[in-house]
Amino acid sequence: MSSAPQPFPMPQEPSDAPPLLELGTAPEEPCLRADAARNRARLLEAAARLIAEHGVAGVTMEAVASAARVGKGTVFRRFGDRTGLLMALLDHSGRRLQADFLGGPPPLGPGAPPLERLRAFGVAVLYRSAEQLELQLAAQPEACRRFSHPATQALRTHVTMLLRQIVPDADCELLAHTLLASLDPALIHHLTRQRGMPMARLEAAWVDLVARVTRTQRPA
Amino acid sequence: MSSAPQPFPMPQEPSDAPPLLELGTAPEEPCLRADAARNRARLLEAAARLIAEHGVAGVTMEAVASAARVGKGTVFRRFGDRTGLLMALLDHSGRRLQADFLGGPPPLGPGAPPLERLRAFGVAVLYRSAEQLELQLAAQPEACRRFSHPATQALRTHVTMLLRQIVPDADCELLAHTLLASLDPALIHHLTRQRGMPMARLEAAWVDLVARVTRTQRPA
DNA sequence: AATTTAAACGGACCTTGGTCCGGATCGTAA
DNA sequence: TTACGATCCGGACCAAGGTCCGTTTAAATT
Repeated sequence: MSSAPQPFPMPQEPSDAPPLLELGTAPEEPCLRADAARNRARLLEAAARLIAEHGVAGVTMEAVASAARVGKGTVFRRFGDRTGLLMALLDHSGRRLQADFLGGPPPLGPGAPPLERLRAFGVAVLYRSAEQLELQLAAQPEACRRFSHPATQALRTHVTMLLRQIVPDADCELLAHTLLASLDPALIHHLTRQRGMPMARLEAAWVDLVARVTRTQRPA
Repeated sequence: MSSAPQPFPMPQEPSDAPPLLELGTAPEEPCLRADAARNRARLLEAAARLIAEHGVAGVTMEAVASAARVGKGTVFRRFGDRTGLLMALLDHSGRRLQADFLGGPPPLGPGAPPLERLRAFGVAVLYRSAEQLELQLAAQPEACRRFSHPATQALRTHVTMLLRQIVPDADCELLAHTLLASLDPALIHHLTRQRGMPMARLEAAWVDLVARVTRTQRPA
């Protein structure tokens, strides 16, 4: 009914740096043609510059295109839509975080006990989102695509893993959803910017939440 | 920089039926002029009809306007933007739910013990959102306005109250945010539609979550 | 009833996200 | 080196959200 035949194959976000793959991370790029790759880089750079100069609102598809000396169609072919472009920009810091909790030093990385890692994880995400809030929010409009995004999936997988080691009897997958929902950028933005809560309070709430959720059942 | 002087005063969502007010519910309407009220009703009716006929995607501002025999500008003056119109449509069922848990029969309404009410609350929201998912999602795009919406605030206030009676020592406000986040329409949509989870599982997870979160601290 | 004013109206107009397709380019195989 | 098909490019084009402002009208006042 409402699904047009999609002129472009809707690129699966080729991702500019292939450092780390994991369960639920993006399928690798189909290896772009030389000119395509060059333009992709140009576009990302141009977009970044525009953000720095005029904020996220200044990132108009046409503006990005012309700033990169490229046709508008090219932007859409590469990134699918505005959200795709924004997410591509976000991708970088996402990968860094991922690297940190996959192979970095404890308490975020392996080596510390799961419970401690879970605590550290939330705090890390919390503060990372607190920067780039503008960008994070702008990339959200399609409210449900966020769950399917590879980066998000990776976070969720990680949390699920940790939970399985702590509370094996629970529905860890859904529990992970809940925990991550409480770290949602939109929520953080609302609480800190619109309601003036200090980050410390959010942090404390996260730690408390983890404690509550992982507290093992007490026999009556 | 980017803030235009807003041609219309951006109406605070007058709400068509003033049944129940509570902490955090919309400020009352400034009482519309006769013609304005008439047009407002027409617009809502037209929008509802369009949804029934062509789905949410068929609700174009222009379509609604002309279906209601009204100018486009009128739609925007009354509802601010598309999201505003959609939220106005959602308002009705929102008020019914609110009535249920404020004054309805137990276990949702007063009379049952707080813990039980909390459980029932989640289940109710869960199933309510499961219908009207289309509409709920369409009304979301501006990801953060959802926290400020009076209806949402009412839900949160209610949950906070219940929590205060169950776990007075916790940061109940943030805990309420977390609980509600796990009932987010976008999340429900993702889990049920995109990942095929049965509602029963979501329901079980909610009950379990409530249990975990409200479990009082066990001394070492 | 006439006057006045704030509010509402309508629809032309602007912006921007998104689409299409003829033509230019790249990579490859002969 | 040439030829050829797949891929990519560019920018005209379209739709829909959102804005502006001259005109109309409800309702309060005299």
